[in-house]
Formats: sequence, structure tokens, C-alpha cells
Amino acid sequence: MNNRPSLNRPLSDVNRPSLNKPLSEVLAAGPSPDKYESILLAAIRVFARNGFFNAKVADVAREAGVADGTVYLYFKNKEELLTSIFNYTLDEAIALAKVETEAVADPAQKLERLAKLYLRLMGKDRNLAVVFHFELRQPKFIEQFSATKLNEFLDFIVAAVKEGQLGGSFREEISPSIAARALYGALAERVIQWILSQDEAPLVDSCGPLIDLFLNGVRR
Amino acid sequence: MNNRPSLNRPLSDVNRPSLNKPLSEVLAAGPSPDKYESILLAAIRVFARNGFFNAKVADVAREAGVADGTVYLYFKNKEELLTSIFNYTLDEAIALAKVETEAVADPAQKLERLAKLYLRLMGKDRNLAVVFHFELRQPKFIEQFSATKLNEFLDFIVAAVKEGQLGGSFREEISPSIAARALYGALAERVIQWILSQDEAPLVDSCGPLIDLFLNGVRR
Amino acid sequence: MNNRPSLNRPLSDVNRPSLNKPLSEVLAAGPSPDKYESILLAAIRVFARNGFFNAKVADVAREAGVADGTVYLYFKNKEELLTSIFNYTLDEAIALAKVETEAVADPAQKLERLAKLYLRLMGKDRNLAVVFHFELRQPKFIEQFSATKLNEFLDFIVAAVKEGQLGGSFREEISPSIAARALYGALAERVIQWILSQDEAPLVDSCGPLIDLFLNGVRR
Amino acid sequence: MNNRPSLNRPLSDVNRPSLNKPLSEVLAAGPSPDKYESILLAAIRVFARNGFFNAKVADVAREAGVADGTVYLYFKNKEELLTSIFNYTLDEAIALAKVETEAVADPAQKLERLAKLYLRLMGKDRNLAVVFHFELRQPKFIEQFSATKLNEFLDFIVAAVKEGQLGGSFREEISPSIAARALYGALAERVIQWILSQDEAPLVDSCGPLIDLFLNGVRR
DNA sequence: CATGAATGAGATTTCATTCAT
DNA sequence: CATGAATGAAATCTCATTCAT
Repeated sequence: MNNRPSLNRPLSDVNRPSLNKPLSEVLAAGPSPDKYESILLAAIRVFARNGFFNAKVADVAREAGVADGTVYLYFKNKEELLTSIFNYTLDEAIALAKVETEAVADPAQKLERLAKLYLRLMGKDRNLAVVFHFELRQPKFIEQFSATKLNEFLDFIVAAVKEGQLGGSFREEISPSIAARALYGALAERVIQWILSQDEAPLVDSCGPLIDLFLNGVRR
Repeated sequence: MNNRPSLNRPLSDVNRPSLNKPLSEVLAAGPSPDKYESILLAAIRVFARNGFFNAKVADVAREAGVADGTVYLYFKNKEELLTSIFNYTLDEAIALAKVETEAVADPAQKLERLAKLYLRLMGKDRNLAVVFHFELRQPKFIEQFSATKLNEFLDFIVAAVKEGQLGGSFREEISPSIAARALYGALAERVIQWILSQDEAPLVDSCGPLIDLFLNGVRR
Repeated sequence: MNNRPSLNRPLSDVNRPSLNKPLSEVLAAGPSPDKYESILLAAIRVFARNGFFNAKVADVAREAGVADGTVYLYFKNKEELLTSIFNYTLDEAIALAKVETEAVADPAQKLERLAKLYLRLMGKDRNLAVVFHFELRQPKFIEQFSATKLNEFLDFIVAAVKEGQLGGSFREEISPSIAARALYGALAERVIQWILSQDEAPLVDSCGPLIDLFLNGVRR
Repeated sequence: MNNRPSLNRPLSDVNRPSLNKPLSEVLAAGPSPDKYESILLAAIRVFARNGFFNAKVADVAREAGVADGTVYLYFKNKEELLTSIFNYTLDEAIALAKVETEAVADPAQKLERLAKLYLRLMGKDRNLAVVFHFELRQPKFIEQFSATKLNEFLDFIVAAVKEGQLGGSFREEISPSIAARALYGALAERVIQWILSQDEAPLVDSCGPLIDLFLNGVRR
């Protein structure tokens, strides 16, 4: 299996030079990630630092160690850099959510694992958390994605709540989708606080109180 | 009662034309709000429509029915338009929160009133809701304000939770500030959903399930 | 009547400041033409010097003595500068053609006056001649205009040829439109030669041989 | 007879791959022209389609079925592609003019054959006609070439006119060079009309009226 | 010879802001 | 106070050209 499962490639493979090389050679390239990824990771850092609109493509290029024009070999335009970050991240979140929810049977445990997963994902890269919670909060992007990828992730929460209701441990009168959004909102707000507070403690450590609050809220 | 209680005046009063006019003349202007306010309200509409960064000051001026340069007589620059919207709104929210929480004694009822207040405030102007939840989600703005005005509002929630704990109806082990943020996150996420779904039902109608979930979460 | 009849104004009059001033004030402005015209005349010089594609809008602005952005207050984009030159020139040519052909009755004399008119128009500004015969020879522009404005001018030649045929002095078997194009082609080629040869003699002086050749060609 | 008589080779022969291959191998390549020629022909199509300045070297390369870099093995730069088209075409025109004018003795017939030759040459490839009459009408190119290759072709017309004058059939008072340019201008204008009108009839068919007009013009 | 990924200089255009009227 | 024409800095994106493979 591809070791970069969540990578979203917006341009044809023709543009991915590494794909034209034997795998051994790509690996031999050493620690330097290939250009597509290094540009994307640079964009995360730069957008987190300056904000999407204030960031210059030239900054991203310099951060990635490539020429300005090279960015456009891998991304159609500046906006695609941002949407790719979103896809990059959510693809990973979705893949992990699948794994986590299949690992346990108890709905409450599933919810806890999903919450932890999200906080762990954001907590491992503050820059990514910034871009994800600030820069992507643009109507244009939200409209474009919330209906698809983000919903795909939230569906794991929805499903777990439904399971809990069917199993009898969660209250019936709660709307799973409203509850799922409420949990997501609480998690997102927690991420924002973590970002702003410069909190040094791992973000995932703050999962306990939140999930406790939520589970108490949904339980009979 | 002040007819513009939440109005935040960023420029010296010297710049406020109406203050230099005799009261009779201001009143003679009729029902139309004065220029400061009409520009601010225009900015809310324009920023909601195009996003802060894509909106042009000229658009705001046209929408307000004034010349481009006039905007700068009332606001230092484009950014101050945005921050003024934030202040404008939060001043109102804080004033209302004070009223609402003083009206009842039960902490649970206080929380419900605060939640309703927020949803009512956002629900009465979709444009404002858009600007508040999308455009203001910029690190620059968040950093600048979350420590002050927004916290001031959240403190009403924190206080109610603490009251509930002291009164014995809420669980002690819950951190009031974490709980407050969780509630706020859930409310904010609900607002975003309402914006995106083009939901025609009043936003405040969806308060019930959320507050029910939260109160169940915090109660013993 | 407007003393600048051939001026083509691509933007709304709102953008033409002089129109908002009393006529006396505009005239009082003295020898400096208003901005629209000075930018257009600057564009003729710059495009003639560097060619349309190699010319920078910044060059035009500098030549006109305005800021870069000012060009865009009067012209939608760089291309409109070029098309405006075309319109500017042909409007004048058409107006003059009307005058010239109404001044005499003899078809041969009409043709001579039309030819002279064209050579005089081009001969009075080498830069304009360059732009007109080189830069505008782009399929995009030709397709866009040859069917309209240029044809309008050529129609004066066509009409004169037809008159000559009806009057019996010109041969019937000649197609007026083919003849008109042939004359225009000969004139245009003469202009090109004049441009390239750096000929100091007035361009219009070379009208005699050409019109003699053409009239001999069409006469019985 | 040279099978590529009009080919102008701007780069040293060392760069012409086919010259380094054994003849058998070149022939074995089949009917496909060699790379130099296929790039040149591709450039004619692409320049005709998009215009020289809007055309990308990459487009030419794709059209020719070679890599971008390969273009630079055969042509110094983009501009040389254009000048080579000019030379390619005029070399052929000059060679044909020589043949045609040697085939008949009568100056009038010579002129007719030269006119037909030009129209036939342009008429057999609309793309070439477009590039020749639109794209090459750049001062830079005109200045560079009109003094040499194009004059070389026009000299055949000049010579025929002079012969006619010496033979007594053409009027003495006509300047041969002015007459030659006039005829060329008329032919060129006709080509332009043919291009723009999307005329389906062979271009050479329209030679009759033009040459008739011209001969009548120069004859006693 | 051929390739095509990478380069990076450069130009159009936008738009926040100013200031003379 | 109000205006809106003018400014000019700034940034995205393109594309001719190069050169390592």
C-alpha cells in the first residue's frame, strides 16, 4: 500500500517526476520528500505564518526550496494549494477514522477514538491546525468541501451515535447529526484555543474532558 | 436606552460628523442611520458576499452610498472595518448577556438564555453571521480579540457553569472554561451549518437540542 | 459639434473628468490634452517604438505622464489601447472621407481625394502609420474591425468606382470592391515603404503615381 | 532538383540530425519530413492559429511531436522560427519566380505569371498565408527582411515592368519600383481578404481581375 | 540527439489609500 | 465634511530557455 495514502494529486502523474523513476531511486533520494509534497508542506507553514491571503506564492516557493514557477507545475494556482491541504488532511483523517472505528465495538469508545484521532492529527502540526481552522474557514472553501470530505469524516461520528442509540446506551431523542456537529464544533474550538494559547501540552491530552462532557450529554 | 449601545467608535469623536451637528439636524436626517453606521452595515453585507479579502473598499462605499474617500473619514483602514464589526457585534452580545443572566437565577436557565441570545443575534442577520464565523476566523483577528471581547462574552457562560457547580447541580470535575468553550464551539458550528444549509427556519429554533445535550453533559 | 469627432470613448463618461467641468475650464486647461487623449497618443508613440507586444503598459503611462494605474481608469486593458487607436484613426478617416467625396462630383477626383486623404492622415504621424500598418495587422484585430470600420472607409472608394462605371468613364467589367481593395493595398504598401525608407518627403507626395496607375487601370 | 530548395538552415549543419545519419536511415524514416521541417511546419500552423506572440514554443513542440527542448536544437529561439518561415517561403517564391519569368518573353505575361505564382503559393496553405501577411508584419521583421529577400522577389516584378517600358508597351512615366510595390500591395490585400472571408475558391482564381487592372494601369 | 522538469525574470492588473478640490 | 480621480506598490502567473539525465 502506498505509504502516502492521503496524498491528493491534482495534476496528472506526468508531472510527478518521481513516478517516472524506479522506486529504488526515489527512495534513494533520501530524506528530502518529493517536490509535490515539499511544496504542500511549505504551503502549510507559510499559510499558517502569514494567512492564506497575505502569503505570497513566492514565499511558499522559497520555503519549499524551488523556483516560483515550479509551484505551478504541481498546483494549478495558489487556491489549489489551500484546497490540497484540506484534501491532504481530510483524506488522512478519513482513513484513520475507518481504522479506529473498526478497532472497537463500543460506540462510546468509537467516539473517544474519533475525537482523539482528530486532536492528535491537529496536535502533531500546529501549522496545519492553523490553516485548517483559520484559513479554510472561508465561505468559498467551506461550501466547496464541507458537503463532501468533511461530511465523510463526520459520518463516522454520526454512525457511532446511531449505534449507541440502537444499542440503547444513548438517548433516542438526540439527533445524531446535530450531536456530531456539536462534538466537532467543540473539538474545533478546543483546537483554536490550543493554537492561541501556545499551549505546550499535547493537544490530545485535552480530549478527556471534552469526550466526557459529550458522552454524558448523549447517554441516558 | 442608548440607541446604538454596542457601537464601537474607533476614531476620535471629531471625525464623527453627526457629533458636530446640532441635534436637531441629526434628527432631521430622518430614519436613515448616520454614515458611520451605514458604512459599517454596508461592510457586513459586502464582506459576507465576497469575503473580507476579496471585497473592495469601493464596494463598501458604493453599498453605503458614499464616496470611496468617505470610508476613510470614519474608519482608519479596511481592516478596521472588520474589527469594528466584531466589536459592534460583541458589544451587543455582552450587553444582552448581562441582561439575560440577571433575569433568572437558575444556572441551567442562564445557559439556555445565553445560547439562545447568541443564536438569535446571529440568526437575525445571515450576513453578520457569515462575517462573524468566516471572515473573523483569521489568526490576526482572533489573536487580537479572543483575549478580550469574546472572552468577556464567554465569561458569562463560565460563570453560569461555576454557579451550577457551586449549587450542586453540575458535576464538579468539569472545567468551567473548557465546558464554556465546548458550548461555544457547538453553537458556532451550528451557526455555520445554518449559513451553509440556507436553512429557512429561525436559527434560534435549533437551540433546544444543543442546550439539552450540553446540560445533560454537565449535570450530575 | 464635438471638436474631437473621431475620439472613441470606451469607458463611461463618468470616467472622463473633463466632462464634469464647465467647458471654459476644460479649454482653460491649455495645451495639455486631457488624460484620455494623452494616454492614447502616448500609446501610439510607444507601440510604434516597441511594437504592441513588447511595449509595457508602464511605458505608456510614463510617456503619458500618469501613473500605471491611471491607464486603467481610461482603458479596460492593454488591448483596448490598441483598438482605440484603430477607432480613433478610422473615425477621423471616415469623417474626412465624407467631406472629401462630397466636395467634388467627378469620380476620378473623388478617388484621388480619398487616396490623398489616407496618405495625408498616415503621413502626418509616422508613429500612427507604424501602429496602423504593423501592429494592427493581427488576425484578432483585423477580424474584429475589418468587417466594420475599415469597410466603412473602403465603401467610399467602392462608391466612387461605381459612380465612375455608371457615368461611363470606368470599365464595367471591373468589380468595384476588388478594385477598392487593390487601391487600398497599394496605398498601404506605399505607407509601409515610406515608414521603412525613412523617407523625408511628405507621404502624400507619392499619391500621384499611384492614383495615376489606378485610374488608368479602371478607365476605359 | 533539390528536394528542399527553399529551406533555410539557420544552425550549423552539425545540428541537423539527418545529416549525421546515413542516407539509408533518413530514407527509412519514410515519408515523414525530418525534424527541422516538421518543427517549421508545426510553427506555421501554431503561429497561424494563435499569432506569434500568443503562441507558445511548447505548442509548436507538441504540434511537431517533439519535446520542448528539441525545438532549440534546430532553432536558436522562438523568433528564429518566424524568420525561418519567412525565408523558407521567400526562397521558394524566388526560385519559382525565376522559373516563371524565364518561361515567357512577354512582360505582361511575366507579370501575370508572377502574380499567379504568389497567389498560388499563399493559396495552397492558409496557415502560411496567415503567418506571412499578419505575423510577419512586425517592424522588426519587416526591417530585417524587406530589404533583402522580399526585394529579391519584387525585383522580378520591377524587371518585367522595365522590360515592358523598354519594349514600348508600358508607359514610360511610371516608376517601376512604385508600380511593383503597388501590385504587391494589391496582391497582399487580396490574400488578406481571402483569409478573412474564409473563401473556399482557390486564391489564384482571383488573379485575373487584379492583373487586368494592373496591366491596364501600366499600358499605354 | 532528445527529453521535459525546472527555472526565474517580467508584465499586467488590482485596489487600498491619499489629497486637491 | 465629502468627493472620486489619481496613485503606485505589489503579486500572481506565464513561458522562453536551459541543462541534467
